Amino acid sequence: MKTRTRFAPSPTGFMHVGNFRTGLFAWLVARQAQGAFIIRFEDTDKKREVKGSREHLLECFEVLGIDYDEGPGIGGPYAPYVQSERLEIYTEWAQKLIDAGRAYADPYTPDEVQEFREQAQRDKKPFLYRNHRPTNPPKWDGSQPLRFKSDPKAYKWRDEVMGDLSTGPEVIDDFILIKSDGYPTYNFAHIVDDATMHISHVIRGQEFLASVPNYLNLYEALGLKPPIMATVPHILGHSGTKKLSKRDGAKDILDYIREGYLPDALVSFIATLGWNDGTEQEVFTRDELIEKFSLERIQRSGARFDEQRLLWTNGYFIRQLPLDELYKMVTDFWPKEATGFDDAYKKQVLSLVQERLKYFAELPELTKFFFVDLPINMTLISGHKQLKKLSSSECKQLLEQVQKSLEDSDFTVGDLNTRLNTLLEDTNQKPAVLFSLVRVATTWSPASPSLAETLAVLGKQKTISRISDSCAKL
RNA sequence: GGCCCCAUCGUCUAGUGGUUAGGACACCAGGUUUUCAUCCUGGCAACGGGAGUUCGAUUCUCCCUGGGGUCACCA
Repeated sequence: MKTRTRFAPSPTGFMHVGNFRTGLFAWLVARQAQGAFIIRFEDTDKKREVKGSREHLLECFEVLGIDYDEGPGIGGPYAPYVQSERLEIYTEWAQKLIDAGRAYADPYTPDEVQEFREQAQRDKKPFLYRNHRPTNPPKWDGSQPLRFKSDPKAYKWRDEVMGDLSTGPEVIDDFILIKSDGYPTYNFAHIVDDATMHISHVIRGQEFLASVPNYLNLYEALGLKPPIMATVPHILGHSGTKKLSKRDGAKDILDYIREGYLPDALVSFIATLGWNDGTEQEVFTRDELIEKFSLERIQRSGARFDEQRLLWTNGYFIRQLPLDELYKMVTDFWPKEATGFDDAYKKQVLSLVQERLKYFAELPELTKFFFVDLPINMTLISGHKQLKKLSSSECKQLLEQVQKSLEDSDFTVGDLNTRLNTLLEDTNQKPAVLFSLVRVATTWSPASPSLAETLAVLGKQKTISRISDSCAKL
């Protein structure tokens, strides 16, 4: 059977890390087997639908480089790929169940069902609708919910991630197939869709694990062979042990892109959150993931989302990037003061900060002083463990000496280094004192790249004028 | 409460019936003649508890504890 996997989100909000990971895994399985990856919108709950969500979900895949072969917008052999456009299909399959005596109209009002449920809760027992299964249900006219007439039994099945699983008949119930508004439930629609779309592997979050026996029961009633199933554990919030939710700081995955995280870094990080290839490799390219991924090696327990590790991964990918490529990617992240500076200069600046850049949104604070004179900030001296020992006249004196020497420099890195080292001897100062002073006087920033390189990029004119300005204001 | 799943450093994890229980992030210390960062070296740090099987259990079994999921006309 051809490998066909799907990601089937409901358009009810933004895509967070956990969702994306499930989709990524499904994509990897498909690409590894040179099969097909399908996207399907599960929009059978009209009340929960969020406007713009569909576009957002598709954009996430595009931005993160996850391509799909069939789905909304591009169609495919089993179109449509939107559940609300497939209502006739569900009706058809529901009719099969009715004809076979395996579906019936639910005669109770929602309040009556709710009372059954509350009674079960009071009795500290799980709620089973089938304990109230009507003996003589009315003919289904579409105004009542249509329920599955289940056949409770024990099940044993294999889950690619969780291994061998089993449950008793007590978990099987008469769930709703078609709601009274005419839309199918997820429980029914996804089974019909996966079957008619010839999905080979159903990969989804663990919130569905408890429902699998019911699905198996329905597959049987429908005469369908169940697909391979893989249950992926949830990603947990960093602070606690709860499922990653918006409150725990689960962000829209696009937020990471907006902050300047690389798609490749995000993909590597998220894939290795609960998966590894058994070696000590920590970071993977897309191709490596496609080659090495396997469902069996997904961790069975939930993993916490570690922002620190994501940061490190992203910095790692940034450092691997050729300068020109990195330069193209950071176009929108320069400080506004950089406007008007030419590409050559900005590239030089970028090459100096590349190794300390963790995500692009940091670029302004790291590079601002290359483009504009920052205001003098005396706490950089008074708070410096070496510089605070110097009086302001001592500072001035040292800076004047530095300025004098640099006025004769050609401002190549080599010459600047020679001169700075000579100045160490002439002034009889420790590097920690002299270099820190020059650094502060020329950048007025708490951190900057290596001194000679910074001055070389800054250029003679700016360096000299900043030193003399600083001198004057000290 | 019933049912199901899970359990190795703070975090992500490797691992085997006998290992000095390995790696990575984070953290700490040192080095790369200045800061930050990179890079290198070193350090801190884990098998939840109790029985059982066994010559020997982190590993196999059971119980407990802890965590998670589920018991919707949501997915």
